[in-house]
Amino acid sequence: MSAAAARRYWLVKSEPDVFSFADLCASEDQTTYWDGVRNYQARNFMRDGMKRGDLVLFYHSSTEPAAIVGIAKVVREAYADHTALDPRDPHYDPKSKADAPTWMMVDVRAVEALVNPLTLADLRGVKGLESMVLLQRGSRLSVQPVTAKEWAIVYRMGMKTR
DNA sequence: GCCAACGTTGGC
DNA sequence: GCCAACGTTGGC
Repeated sequence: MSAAAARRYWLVKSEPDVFSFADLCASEDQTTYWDGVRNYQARNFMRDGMKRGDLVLFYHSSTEPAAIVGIAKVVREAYADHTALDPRDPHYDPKSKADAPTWMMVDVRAVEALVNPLTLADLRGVKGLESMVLLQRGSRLSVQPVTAKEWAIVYRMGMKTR
């Protein structure tokens, strides 16, 4: 065994009207920078947890139906979110400075779409997903960890052909 | 559109 | 350091 850390798993939320999984697939190299995270807990997961090669569930929020729709992977680890430094950007944060950025982003690349998008209704009640952060009452975290066990269950459900 | 839940701000 | 007020998220 190498000393390399085990791959970790994550879930990110995006409103599809703003940026959808299809938008990611249509991006150059199917890759984009994940800007606009303005929550400390979510930032810490990106900054401290996300490593190259980690896999990410792509979740569409505030849409009907809200669902996990695809899989992406981390291709660049955390670096400064430049949109926080731009006064004209809607995500501008005057507290963030170029020499000491408050907010970070990573780069993610699309891997594949789920054969079956998985709505919250699909996921609720599934054995093994009881503790999934996404399903917790009042959960609003836009970047959240997923356990290997949860990942395996979601992947199996999402890729099962009918 | 409603509203519960949550995170942040700011007065004290 | 407490906590009320406020703004935002996001399911429904």
